[in-house]
Amino acid sequence: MYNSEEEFLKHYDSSNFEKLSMTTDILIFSISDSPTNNYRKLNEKLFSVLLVKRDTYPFKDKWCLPGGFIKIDEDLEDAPKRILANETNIHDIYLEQLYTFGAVNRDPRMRIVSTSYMALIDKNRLSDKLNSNASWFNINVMEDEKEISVYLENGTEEIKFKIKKTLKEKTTDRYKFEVIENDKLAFDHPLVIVSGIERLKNKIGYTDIVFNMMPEYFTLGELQQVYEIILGKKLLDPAFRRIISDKVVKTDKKQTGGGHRPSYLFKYKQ
Amino acid sequence: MYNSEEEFLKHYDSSNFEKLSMTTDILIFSISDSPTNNYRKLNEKLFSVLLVKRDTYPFKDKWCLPGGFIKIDEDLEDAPKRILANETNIHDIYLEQLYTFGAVNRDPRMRIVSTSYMALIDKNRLSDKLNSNASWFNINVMEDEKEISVYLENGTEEIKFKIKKTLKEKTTDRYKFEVIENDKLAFDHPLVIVSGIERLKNKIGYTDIVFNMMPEYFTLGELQQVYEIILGKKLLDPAFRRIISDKVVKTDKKQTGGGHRPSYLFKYKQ
DNA sequence: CTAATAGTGTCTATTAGACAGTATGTT
DNA sequence: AACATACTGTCTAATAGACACTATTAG
Repeated sequence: MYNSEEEFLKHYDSSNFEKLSMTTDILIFSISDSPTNNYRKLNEKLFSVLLVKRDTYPFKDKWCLPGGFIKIDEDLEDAPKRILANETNIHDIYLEQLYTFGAVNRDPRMRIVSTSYMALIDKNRLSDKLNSNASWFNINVMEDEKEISVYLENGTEEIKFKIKKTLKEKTTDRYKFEVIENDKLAFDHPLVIVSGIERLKNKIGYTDIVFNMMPEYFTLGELQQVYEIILGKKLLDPAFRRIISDKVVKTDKKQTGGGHRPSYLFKYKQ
Repeated sequence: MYNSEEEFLKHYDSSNFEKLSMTTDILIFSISDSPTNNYRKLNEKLFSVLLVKRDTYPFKDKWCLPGGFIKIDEDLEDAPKRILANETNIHDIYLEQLYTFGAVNRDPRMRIVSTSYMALIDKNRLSDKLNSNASWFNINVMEDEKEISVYLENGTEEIKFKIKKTLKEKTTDRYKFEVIENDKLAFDHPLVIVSGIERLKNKIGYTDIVFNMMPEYFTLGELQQVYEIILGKKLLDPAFRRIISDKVVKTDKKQTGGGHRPSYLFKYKQ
Protein backbone atom coordinates (compact mmCIF):
# COMPACT_ATOMS: atom_id res chain seq x y z
CA MET A 1 0.00 0.00 0.00
CA TYR A 2 2.77 2.42 0.93
CA ASN A 3 6.31 2.27 -0.36
CA SER A 4 8.09 4.04 2.43
CA GLU A 5 7.84 5.10 6.01
CA GLU A 6 7.60 8.75 4.92
CA GLU A 7 4.74 8.07 2.58
CA PHE A 8 2.92 6.05 5.20
CA LEU A 9 3.29 8.80 7.77
CA LYS A 10 2.18 11.48 5.34
CA HIS A 11 -1.14 9.72 4.88
CA TYR A 12 -1.57 8.54 8.41
CA ASP A 13 -4.97 9.19 9.89
CA SER A 14 -4.57 9.81 13.59
CA SER A 15 -8.20 8.95 14.21
CA ASN A 16 -7.44 5.30 13.40
CA PHE A 17 -7.46 4.35 17.05
CA GLU A 18 -9.60 5.20 20.02
CA LYS A 19 -8.40 8.09 22.10
CA LEU A 20 -8.60 8.93 25.74
CA SER A 21 -7.34 11.55 28.14
CA MET A 22 -4.48 11.09 30.54
CA THR A 23 -3.79 12.77 33.83
CA THR A 24 -1.02 12.61 36.36
CA ASP A 25 -1.37 12.46 40.14
CA ILE A 26 1.50 13.44 42.36
CA LEU A 27 2.14 12.11 45.80
CA ILE A 28 4.21 14.76 47.53
CA PHE A 29 5.66 13.39 50.73
CA SER A 30 7.50 15.31 53.40
CA ILE A 31 8.37 15.24 57.08
CA SER A 32 6.71 17.44 59.71
CA ASP A 33 7.59 18.28 63.28
CA SER A 34 5.05 18.06 66.03
CA PRO A 35 6.28 19.96 69.09
CA THR A 36 5.97 18.35 72.51
CA ASN A 37 5.02 20.05 75.76
CA ASN A 38 7.93 18.49 77.64
CA TYR A 39 11.03 20.67 77.28
CA ARG A 40 13.26 17.62 77.46
CA LYS A 41 11.58 15.57 74.79
CA LEU A 42 12.36 15.74 71.10
CA ASN A 43 9.82 16.97 68.64
CA GLU A 44 8.03 14.03 67.18
CA LYS A 45 8.59 13.54 63.47
CA LEU A 46 5.56 12.97 61.31
CA PHE A 47 5.26 11.74 57.80
CA SER A 48 2.96 13.83 55.63
CA VAL A 49 1.37 14.13 52.23
CA LEU A 50 0.09 17.16 50.37
CA LEU A 51 -3.59 17.10 49.47
CA VAL A 52 -5.78 19.58 47.65
CA LYS A 53 -9.43 20.30 48.32
CA ARG A 54 -11.44 20.11 45.14
CA ASP A 55 -13.59 23.15 44.43
CA THR A 56 -15.12 21.85 41.22
CA TYR A 57 -16.95 18.77 40.09
CA PRO A 58 -16.42 15.88 40.03
CA PHE A 59 -15.78 15.02 43.68
CA LYS A 60 -16.43 18.62 44.69
CA ASP A 61 -15.34 19.29 48.30
CA LYS A 62 -13.39 16.05 48.53
CA TRP A 63 -9.63 15.89 48.90
CA CYS A 64 -7.33 14.67 46.20
CA LEU A 65 -3.72 14.54 45.13
CA PRO A 66 -2.32 17.46 43.16
CA GLY A 67 -2.44 16.61 39.49
CA GLY A 68 -3.77 17.49 36.13
CA PHE A 69 -4.15 16.61 32.50
CA ILE A 70 -1.24 15.65 30.29
CA LYS A 71 -0.79 17.98 27.37
CA ILE A 72 -0.60 16.54 23.92
CA ASP A 73 2.82 18.05 23.26
CA GLU A 74 4.38 17.42 26.64
CA ASP A 75 6.49 14.45 27.69
CA LEU A 76 4.71 12.34 30.26
CA GLU A 77 7.25 13.07 32.98
CA ASP A 78 7.12 16.79 32.29
CA ALA A 79 3.50 16.98 33.39
CA PRO A 80 4.19 16.28 37.08
CA LYS A 81 7.14 18.68 36.92
CA ARG A 82 4.93 21.43 35.57
CA ILE A 83 2.27 20.80 38.18
CA LEU A 84 4.81 20.68 40.98
CA ALA A 85 6.26 23.98 39.87
CA ASN A 86 2.79 25.49 40.11
CA GLU A 87 2.00 23.90 43.43
CA THR A 88 5.32 24.59 45.15
CA ASN A 89 8.31 26.75 44.40
CA ILE A 90 10.85 23.97 44.42
CA HIS A 91 12.69 22.73 41.39
CA ASP A 92 15.00 19.75 41.09
CA ILE A 93 12.76 17.71 43.27
CA TYR A 94 13.01 13.96 43.67
CA LEU A 95 10.36 12.57 41.36
CA GLU A 96 9.71 8.97 40.46
CA GLN A 97 7.03 7.28 38.40
CA LEU A 98 4.89 5.09 40.60
CA TYR A 99 2.19 3.31 38.70
CA THR A 100 -0.35 3.82 35.95
CA PHE A 101 -3.94 3.37 36.99
CA GLY A 102 -6.33 2.60 34.19
CA ALA A 103 -9.56 1.02 35.36
CA VAL A 104 -12.34 1.95 32.98
CA ASN A 105 -14.52 3.59 35.61
CA ARG A 106 -11.89 5.28 37.73
CA ASP A 107 -13.13 8.69 36.64
CA PRO A 108 -16.87 9.37 36.42
CA ARG A 109 -16.47 11.89 33.61
CA MET A 110 -14.98 9.69 30.94
CA ARG A 111 -12.15 7.29 30.28
CA ILE A 112 -9.07 8.72 31.93
CA VAL A 113 -5.86 6.86 32.56
CA SER A 114 -3.60 8.35 35.19
CA THR A 115 0.10 7.91 35.74
CA SER A 116 1.07 8.62 39.33
CA TYR A 117 4.38 10.02 40.48
CA MET A 118 5.94 10.19 43.89
CA ALA A 119 7.85 13.30 44.97
CA LEU A 120 9.89 13.68 48.12
CA ILE A 121 10.69 17.10 49.48
CA ASP A 122 11.97 18.88 52.49
CA LYS A 123 8.98 21.00 53.43
CA ASN A 124 11.17 23.65 55.04
CA ARG A 125 12.55 24.62 51.68
CA LEU A 126 9.08 25.51 50.47
CA SER A 127 7.99 29.11 50.31
CA ASP A 128 5.46 29.71 53.06
CA LYS A 129 2.66 30.42 50.63
CA LEU A 130 0.96 27.19 49.70
CA ASN A 131 -1.98 27.31 47.39
CA SER A 132 -4.94 28.18 49.64
CA ASN A 133 -6.78 24.94 48.94
CA ALA A 134 -3.71 22.76 49.58
CA SER A 135 -2.84 21.28 52.95
CA TRP A 136 -0.34 18.91 54.53
CA PHE A 137 -1.87 15.84 56.13
CA ASN A 138 -0.01 13.73 58.63
CA ILE A 139 -0.06 10.05 57.82
CA ASN A 140 -0.78 7.20 60.14
CA VAL A 141 -0.77 3.69 58.78
CA MET A 142 -1.96 0.49 60.41
CA GLU A 143 -1.23 -2.60 58.41
CA ASP A 144 -1.77 -6.29 58.89
CA GLU A 145 -1.87 -9.28 56.56
CA LYS A 146 -5.30 -8.46 55.18
CA GLU A 147 -5.87 -4.74 55.44
CA ILE A 148 -4.23 -1.37 55.39
CA SER A 149 -5.92 1.39 57.36
CA VAL A 150 -4.74 4.91 56.73
CA TYR A 151 -5.56 7.87 58.90
CA LEU A 152 -4.76 11.37 57.67
CA GLU A 153 -5.19 14.60 59.61
CA ASN A 154 -4.20 18.22 59.13
CA GLY A 155 -5.22 19.67 62.49
CA THR A 156 -8.78 20.47 61.51
CA GLU A 157 -9.84 17.66 59.23
CA GLU A 158 -9.58 13.90 59.40
CA ILE A 159 -9.55 11.43 56.52
CA LYS A 160 -9.76 7.70 57.01
CA PHE A 161 -9.72 4.95 54.47
CA LYS A 162 -9.23 1.23 54.43
CA ILE A 163 -7.82 -1.07 51.78
CA LYS A 164 -8.12 -4.81 51.44
CA LYS A 165 -5.01 -6.70 50.43
CA THR A 166 -5.21 -9.98 48.61
CA LEU A 167 -2.18 -11.85 47.39
CA LYS A 168 -2.05 -11.67 43.63
CA GLU A 169 0.45 -14.41 42.93
CA LYS A 170 2.02 -17.00 45.13
CA THR A 171 5.38 -16.21 43.57
CA THR A 172 5.65 -12.60 44.61
CA ASP A 173 4.99 -10.14 47.33
CA ARG A 174 2.46 -8.45 45.07
CA TYR A 175 -0.99 -7.66 46.33
CA LYS A 176 -4.20 -6.64 44.73
CA PHE A 177 -5.47 -3.56 46.53
CA GLU A 178 -9.14 -2.82 46.83
CA VAL A 179 -10.65 0.20 48.56
CA ILE A 180 -13.24 -0.93 51.07
CA GLU A 181 -13.75 2.27 53.06
CA ASN A 182 -13.33 5.82 51.83
CA ASP A 183 -15.57 8.83 51.94
CA LYS A 184 -13.31 11.86 51.76
CA LEU A 185 -10.81 11.14 49.00
CA ALA A 186 -11.56 11.58 45.32
CA PHE A 187 -10.96 9.08 42.53
CA ASP A 188 -8.78 6.06 43.27
CA HIS A 189 -6.38 8.19 45.27
CA PRO A 190 -6.43 5.91 48.30
CA LEU A 191 -4.75 3.33 46.08
CA VAL A 192 -2.16 5.82 44.91
CA ILE A 193 -1.31 6.86 48.44
CA VAL A 194 -0.93 3.28 49.61
CA SER A 195 1.21 2.35 46.61
CA GLY A 196 3.48 5.28 47.31
CA ILE A 197 3.87 4.43 50.97
CA GLU A 198 4.71 0.82 50.08
CA ARG A 199 7.26 1.95 47.52
CA LEU A 200 8.89 4.33 49.95
CA LYS A 201 8.97 1.74 52.71
CA ASN A 202 10.68 -0.61 50.34
CA LYS A 203 13.18 1.81 48.85
CA ILE A 204 14.26 3.37 52.12
CA GLY A 205 16.13 0.16 52.84
CA TYR A 206 18.38 0.04 49.81
CA THR A 207 18.61 3.63 48.56
CA ASP A 208 19.37 7.06 49.97
CA ILE A 209 15.93 8.28 49.00
CA VAL A 210 15.12 9.49 52.50
CA PHE A 211 17.64 12.33 52.32
CA ASN A 212 15.36 14.11 49.88
CA MET A 213 13.07 14.78 52.80
CA MET A 214 15.79 15.85 55.22
CA PRO A 215 17.09 19.36 55.82
CA GLU A 216 20.73 20.07 55.07
CA TYR A 217 21.76 19.55 58.68
CA PHE A 218 20.16 16.96 60.89
CA THR A 219 20.93 14.86 63.92
CA LEU A 220 21.15 11.10 63.74
CA GLY A 221 18.28 10.94 66.21
CA GLU A 222 16.07 12.85 63.80
CA LEU A 223 17.13 10.72 60.88
CA GLN A 224 16.42 7.59 62.84
CA GLN A 225 12.96 8.90 63.74
CA VAL A 226 12.22 9.41 60.06
CA TYR A 227 13.23 5.83 59.29
CA GLU A 228 11.09 4.66 62.16
CA ILE A 229 7.90 6.42 61.11
CA ILE A 230 8.24 5.27 57.52
CA LEU A 231 9.03 1.69 58.44
CA GLY A 232 6.49 1.74 61.23
CA LYS A 233 8.79 0.19 63.80
CA LYS A 234 11.49 1.08 66.29
CA LEU A 235 15.12 0.57 65.36
CA LEU A 236 18.03 -0.13 67.66
CA ASP A 237 20.42 2.78 67.96
CA PRO A 238 23.73 1.00 67.46
CA ALA A 239 22.48 -0.94 64.46
CA PHE A 240 21.03 2.18 62.88
CA ARG A 241 24.23 4.13 63.36
CA ARG A 242 26.31 1.33 61.91
CA ILE A 243 24.23 1.23 58.75
CA ILE A 244 23.85 4.96 58.28
CA SER A 245 27.43 5.86 59.13
CA ASP A 246 28.79 5.70 55.61
CA LYS A 247 25.94 7.74 54.17
CA VAL A 248 26.42 10.80 56.36
CA VAL A 249 29.21 13.19 57.30
CA LYS A 250 29.61 14.50 60.81
CA THR A 251 29.97 18.27 61.02
CA ASP A 252 31.40 20.22 63.95
CA LYS A 253 28.05 21.88 64.58
CA LYS A 254 25.99 20.79 67.54
CA GLN A 255 22.32 21.07 68.32
CA THR A 256 21.83 22.37 71.82
CA GLY A 257 18.77 23.51 73.69
CA GLY A 258 17.05 20.26 74.54
CA GLY A 259 17.25 19.25 78.18
CA HIS A 260 19.87 16.64 77.41
CA ARG A 261 23.22 15.99 75.82
CA PRO A 262 23.52 17.95 72.57
CA SER A 263 23.96 15.98 69.40
CA TYR A 264 26.22 16.57 66.47
CA LEU A 265 24.67 17.71 63.23
CA PHE A 266 25.28 15.57 60.17
CA LYS A 267 25.01 16.13 56.44
CA TYR A 268 24.25 13.73 53.64
CA LYS A 269 27.43 12.38 52.08
CA GLN A 270 26.93 12.69 48.31
CA MET B 1 -22.73 26.45 37.88
CA TYR B 2 -23.90 22.95 38.71
CA ASN B 3 -25.72 21.91 41.83
CA SER B 4 -24.81 18.28 41.98
CA GLU B 5 -22.37 15.72 40.74
CA GLU B 6 -25.10 14.13 38.63
CA GLU B 7 -25.97 17.37 36.94
CA PHE B 8 -22.33 18.13 36.27
CA LEU B 9 -21.75 14.73 34.74
CA LYS B 10 -24.87 14.97 32.60
CA HIS B 11 -23.53 18.10 30.93
CA TYR B 12 -19.90 17.07 30.85
CA ASP B 13 -18.23 17.59 27.52
CA SER B 14 -15.61 14.90 27.07
CA SER B 15 -13.78 17.01 24.51
CA ASN B 16 -12.72 19.40 27.26
CA PHE B 17 -9.25 17.96 27.35
CA GLU B 18 -6.74 16.84 24.77
CA LYS B 19 -6.84 13.18 23.91
CA LEU B 20 -4.25 10.70 22.85
CA SER B 21 -3.95 7.01 22.11
CA MET B 22 -2.44 4.46 24.43
CA THR B 23 -0.79 1.18 23.67
CA THR B 24 0.70 -1.59 25.73
CA ASP B 25 3.95 -3.43 25.10
CA ILE B 26 4.57 -6.82 26.63
CA LEU B 27 7.93 -8.23 27.51
CA ILE B 28 7.47 -11.99 27.50
CA PHE B 29 10.45 -13.67 29.09
CA SER B 30 11.20 -17.36 29.18
CA ILE B 31 14.03 -19.85 29.50
CA SER B 32 15.45 -21.86 26.59
CA ASP B 33 17.73 -24.86 26.43
CA SER B 34 20.70 -24.94 24.15
CA PRO B 35 21.96 -28.50 23.73
CA THR B 36 25.69 -29.21 23.98
CA ASN B 37 27.73 -31.59 21.87
CA ASN B 38 29.35 -33.21 24.90
CA TYR B 39 27.16 -36.04 26.21
CA ARG B 40 28.36 -35.36 29.76
CA LYS B 41 27.63 -31.66 29.83
CA LEU B 42 24.34 -30.11 30.85
CA ASN B 43 22.27 -28.20 28.36
CA GLU B 44 23.02 -24.56 28.74
CA LYS B 45 20.11 -22.46 29.90
CA LEU B 46 19.37 -19.29 28.00
CA PHE B 47 17.19 -16.37 28.87
CA SER B 48 14.89 -15.30 26.05
CA VAL B 49 12.33 -12.74 24.99
CA LEU B 50 9.54 -12.98 22.44
CA LEU B 51 9.72 -10.50 19.56
CA VAL B 52 7.47 -9.92 16.60
CA LYS B 53 8.51 -8.84 13.14
CA ARG B 54 6.50 -5.89 11.95
CA ASP B 55 4.87 -6.30 8.57
CA THR B 56 3.28 -2.88 8.43
CA TYR B 57 4.40 0.69 8.79
CA PRO B 58 5.73 2.30 10.85
CA PHE B 59 9.00 0.46 11.44
CA LYS B 60 8.11 -2.07 8.77
CA ASP B 61 10.46 -5.11 8.88
CA LYS B 62 11.86 -4.18 12.26
CA TRP B 63 11.35 -6.26 15.38
CA CYS B 64 9.21 -5.16 18.27
CA LEU B 65 7.53 -6.38 21.42
CA PRO B 66 4.05 -7.85 21.14
CA GLY B 67 1.52 -5.19 21.96
CA GLY B 68 -1.38 -3.15 20.75
CA PHE B 69 -3.79 -0.37 21.37
CA ILE B 70 -5.81 -0.02 24.56
CA LYS B 71 -9.53 -0.09 23.95
CA ILE B 72 -11.63 2.69 25.32
CA ASP B 73 -13.80 0.30 27.33
CA GLU B 74 -11.08 -2.02 28.57
CA ASP B 75 -9.19 -1.82 31.85
CA LEU B 76 -5.55 -0.98 31.28
CA GLU B 77 -4.32 -4.31 32.63
CA ASP B 78 -6.80 -6.24 30.51
CA ALA B 79 -5.12 -5.10 27.31
CA PRO B 80 -1.90 -7.09 27.84
CA LYS B 81 -3.99 -10.07 28.92
CA ARG B 82 -5.99 -9.91 25.72
CA ILE B 83 -2.87 -9.61 23.60
CA LEU B 84 -1.14 -12.43 25.43
CA ALA B 85 -4.13 -14.68 24.87
CA ASN B 86 -3.85 -13.97 21.14
CA GLU B 87 -0.11 -14.42 21.03
CA THR B 88 0.13 -17.54 23.17
CA ASN B 89 -2.34 -20.06 24.48
CA ILE B 90 -1.50 -19.63 28.13
CA HIS B 91 -3.78 -18.08 30.69
CA ASP B 92 -3.03 -17.22 34.29
CA ILE B 93 0.36 -15.96 33.32
CA TYR B 94 2.58 -13.90 35.59
CA LEU B 95 2.05 -10.33 34.48
CA GLU B 96 3.34 -7.18 36.07
CA GLN B 97 3.19 -3.53 35.08
CA LEU B 98 6.65 -2.25 34.30
CA TYR B 99 6.68 1.37 33.33
CA THR B 100 4.78 3.92 31.28
CA PHE B 101 6.73 5.50 28.46
CA GLY B 102 5.41 8.81 27.29
CA ALA B 103 7.98 10.85 25.39
CA VAL B 104 6.22 13.06 22.86
CA ASN B 105 8.05 11.66 19.86
CA ARG B 106 8.28 8.01 20.81
CA ASP B 107 5.90 7.07 17.99
CA PRO B 108 6.28 8.71 14.57
CA ARG B 109 2.56 8.47 13.81
CA MET B 110 1.16 10.60 16.57
CA ARG B 111 1.18 11.04 20.31
CA ILE B 112 1.04 7.60 21.85
CA VAL B 113 1.75 6.77 25.46
CA SER B 114 2.58 3.16 26.16
CA THR B 115 2.37 1.17 29.36
CA SER B 116 4.69 -1.79 29.34
CA TYR B 117 4.12 -5.07 31.13
CA MET B 118 6.44 -7.91 31.89
CA ALA B 119 5.25 -11.51 31.60
CA LEU B 120 7.13 -14.61 32.67
CA ILE B 121 6.26 -17.99 31.23
CA ASP B 122 7.49 -21.49 30.92
CA LYS B 123 7.89 -21.82 27.18
CA ASN B 124 7.28 -25.56 27.29
CA ARG B 125 3.69 -25.00 28.26
CA LEU B 126 3.07 -23.07 25.08
CA SER B 127 1.33 -24.70 22.18
CA ASP B 128 3.88 -25.31 19.45
CA LYS B 129 2.23 -22.94 17.02
CA LEU B 130 3.55 -19.47 17.58
CA ASN B 131 2.30 -16.70 15.39
CA SER B 132 4.39 -16.96 12.21
CA ASN B 133 5.99 -13.55 12.61
CA ALA B 134 6.89 -14.12 16.26
CA SER B 135 10.21 -15.53 17.41
CA TRP B 136 12.13 -16.20 20.61
CA PHE B 137 15.41 -14.34 20.91
CA ASN B 138 18.11 -15.37 23.33
CA ILE B 139 19.36 -12.52 25.45
CA ASN B 140 22.92 -11.63 26.22
CA VAL B 141 23.64 -8.62 28.36
CA MET B 142 26.93 -6.86 29.01
CA GLU B 143 26.73 -4.14 31.57
CA ASP B 144 29.18 -1.76 33.15
CA GLU B 145 28.85 1.50 35.01
CA LYS B 146 28.13 3.55 31.93
CA GLU B 147 26.55 1.33 29.32
CA ILE B 148 24.34 -1.67 28.77
CA SER B 149 24.92 -3.65 25.59
CA VAL B 150 22.30 -6.17 24.64
CA TYR B 151 22.73 -8.87 22.06
CA LEU B 152 19.69 -10.83 20.88
CA GLU B 153 19.71 -13.78 18.49
CA ASN B 154 17.19 -16.35 17.32
CA GLY B 155 19.43 -18.62 15.27
CA THR B 156 19.08 -16.72 12.03
CA GLU B 157 18.92 -13.10 13.01
CA GLU B 158 20.96 -10.91 15.32
CA ILE B 159 19.89 -7.73 17.07
CA LYS B 160 22.26 -5.50 18.95
CA PHE B 161 21.62 -2.32 20.83
CA LYS B 162 23.41 -0.18 23.32
CA ILE B 163 22.10 2.05 26.07
CA LYS B 164 23.83 4.79 27.98
CA LYS B 165 23.25 4.94 31.72
CA THR B 166 23.50 8.19 33.60
CA LEU B 167 22.73 8.48 37.27
CA LYS B 168 19.52 10.41 37.69
CA GLU B 169 19.75 11.28 41.35
CA LYS B 170 22.53 10.88 43.82
CA THR B 171 20.06 9.50 46.33
CA THR B 172 18.95 6.44 44.41
CA ASP B 173 20.02 3.67 42.17
CA ARG B 174 17.93 5.18 39.41
CA TYR B 175 19.41 5.77 36.01
CA LYS B 176 18.35 7.69 33.00
CA PHE B 177 18.53 5.36 30.02
CA GLU B 178 19.29 6.65 26.56
CA VAL B 179 19.49 4.53 23.43
CA ILE B 180 22.77 5.19 21.64
CA GLU B 181 22.85 2.27 19.20
CA ASN B 182 19.89 0.47 17.69
CA ASP B 183 18.94 -0.36 14.15
CA LYS B 184 16.67 -3.36 14.31
CA LEU B 185 14.19 -2.66 17.07
CA ALA B 186 11.13 -0.47 16.65
CA PHE B 187 9.99 2.39 18.87
CA ASP B 188 11.64 2.77 22.27
CA HIS B 189 11.59 -0.98 22.81
CA PRO B 190 15.28 -1.20 23.69
CA LEU B 191 14.39 0.83 26.78
CA VAL B 192 11.51 -1.45 27.63
CA ILE B 193 13.66 -4.55 27.34
CA VAL B 194 16.38 -3.12 29.51
CA SER B 195 13.89 -1.95 32.14
CA GLY B 196 12.41 -5.41 32.27
CA ILE B 197 15.75 -7.13 32.64
CA GLU B 198 16.68 -4.77 35.45
CA ARG B 199 13.38 -5.38 37.19
CA LEU B 200 13.74 -9.12 36.92
CA LYS B 201 17.33 -9.05 38.11
CA ASN B 202 16.20 -7.11 41.11
CA LYS B 203 13.12 -9.13 41.96
CA ILE B 204 14.71 -12.54 41.59
CA GLY B 205 16.51 -11.85 44.84
CA TYR B 206 13.56 -11.25 47.09
CA THR B 207 10.62 -12.97 45.42
CA ASP B 208 9.82 -16.37 43.94
CA ILE B 209 9.20 -14.80 40.54
CA VAL B 210 11.64 -17.14 38.81
CA PHE B 211 9.41 -20.17 39.28
CA ASN B 212 7.02 -18.73 36.70
CA MET B 213 9.63 -19.60 34.10
CA MET B 214 10.39 -23.08 35.42
CA PRO B 215 8.72 -26.34 34.42
CA GLU B 216 6.87 -28.27 37.08
CA TYR B 217 9.85 -30.51 37.80
CA PHE B 218 13.41 -29.26 37.69
CA THR B 219 16.80 -30.03 39.16
CA LEU B 220 18.56 -27.63 41.49
CA GLY B 221 21.34 -27.42 38.95
CA GLU B 222 18.92 -26.14 36.34
CA LEU B 223 17.37 -23.70 38.76
CA GLN B 224 20.79 -22.42 39.72
CA GLN B 225 21.68 -21.94 36.06
CA VAL B 226 18.59 -19.80 35.60
CA TYR B 227 19.57 -17.62 38.53
CA GLU B 228 23.05 -17.35 37.10
CA ILE B 229 22.04 -16.22 33.63
CA ILE B 230 19.63 -13.65 34.98
CA LEU B 231 22.04 -12.29 37.54
CA GLY B 232 24.94 -12.56 35.11
CA LYS B 233 27.27 -14.21 37.59
CA LYS B 234 28.19 -17.61 39.00
CA LEU B 235 26.82 -18.65 42.36
CA LEU B 236 28.35 -21.03 44.87
CA ASP B 237 26.50 -24.33 45.13
CA PRO B 238 26.20 -24.65 48.91
CA ALA B 239 25.07 -21.05 49.33
CA PHE B 240 22.51 -21.38 46.55
CA ARG B 241 21.10 -24.58 47.99
CA ARG B 242 20.84 -23.08 51.45
CA ILE B 243 18.81 -20.15 50.16
CA ILE B 244 16.60 -22.08 47.81
CA SER B 245 15.96 -25.01 50.12
CA ASP B 246 12.81 -23.62 51.72
CA LYS B 247 11.28 -22.63 48.40
CA VAL B 248 11.36 -26.08 46.82
CA VAL B 249 10.22 -29.59 47.62
CA LYS B 250 12.32 -32.60 46.81
CA THR B 251 10.44 -35.33 44.94
CA ASP B 252 11.48 -38.96 44.66
CA LYS B 253 11.97 -38.61 40.92
CA LYS B 254 15.45 -38.52 39.51
CA GLN B 255 16.84 -37.20 36.28
CA THR B 256 19.16 -39.74 34.72
CA GLY B 257 20.89 -39.92 31.36
CA GLY B 258 23.69 -37.37 31.72
CA GLY B 259 27.12 -38.90 32.03
CA HIS B 260 27.21 -38.14 35.72
CA ARG B 261 25.42 -38.63 38.99
CA PRO B 262 21.66 -38.22 38.52
CA SER B 263 19.98 -35.42 40.36
CA TYR B 264 16.70 -35.32 42.20
CA LEU B 265 13.82 -33.42 40.68
CA PHE B 266 12.29 -30.66 42.74
CA LYS B 267 9.00 -28.78 42.64
CA TYR B 268 8.15 -25.26 43.69
CA LYS B 269 6.79 -25.19 47.24
CA GLN B 270 3.67 -23.02 47.09
C1' DC C 1 38.73 -45.42 34.72
C1' DT C 2 37.25 -40.65 33.58
C1' DA C 3 34.75 -36.55 32.99
C1' DA C 4 31.11 -34.15 34.61
C1' DT C 5 27.63 -32.96 37.66
C1' DA C 6 25.19 -33.79 42.43
C1' DG C 7 25.26 -32.96 46.89
C1' DT C 8 27.21 -32.12 51.82
C1' DG C 9 30.27 -30.66 55.82
C1' DT C 10 32.58 -27.22 57.85
C1' DC C 11 35.40 -23.30 58.66
C1' DT C 12 35.55 -18.29 58.37
C1' DA C 13 34.03 -13.67 57.55
C1' DT C 14 30.55 -10.48 57.66
C1' DT C 15 26.36 -8.54 59.19
C1' DA C 16 22.37 -8.02 62.27
C1' DG C 17 20.29 -8.02 66.93
C1' DA C 18 20.50 -7.11 71.74
C1' DC C 19 21.78 -5.01 75.83
C1' DA C 20 24.38 -2.47 78.97
C1' DG C 21 26.97 1.21 79.89
C1' DT C 22 28.92 6.06 79.75
C1' DA C 23 28.33 11.12 78.41
C1' DT C 24 26.26 15.59 78.75
C1' DG C 25 23.05 19.15 78.17
C1' DT C 26 18.66 21.80 80.68
C1' DT C 27 15.68 22.72 84.40
C1' DA D 1 20.00 15.82 91.11
C1' DA D 2 16.98 14.07 87.53
C1' DC D 3 15.56 13.35 83.08
C1' DA D 4 16.03 12.65 78.38
C1' DT D 5 18.67 11.93 74.69
C1' DA D 6 23.58 10.99 72.54
C1' DC D 7 26.74 7.78 71.67
C1' DT D 8 29.79 3.53 72.17
C1' DG D 9 31.48 -1.25 73.45
C1' DT D 10 30.79 -5.78 73.20
C1' DC D 11 28.64 -10.15 73.19
C1' DT D 12 25.78 -13.28 70.49
C1' DA D 13 23.03 -14.95 66.65
C1' DA D 14 22.31 -15.39 62.00
C1' DT D 15 23.77 -15.22 57.39
C1' DA D 16 26.97 -15.30 53.44
C1' DG D 17 31.30 -16.81 51.21
C1' DA D 18 34.73 -20.21 50.39
C1' DC D 19 36.66 -24.53 49.82
C1' DA D 20 37.18 -29.32 50.17
C1' DC D 21 35.30 -33.48 50.06
C1' DT D 22 32.27 -37.57 48.78
C1' DA D 23 28.71 -39.70 45.50
C1' DT D 24 27.16 -41.43 41.19
C1' DT D 25 26.36 -42.01 36.53
C1' DA D 26 27.33 -42.94 30.94
C1' DG D 27 30.63 -44.07 28.01
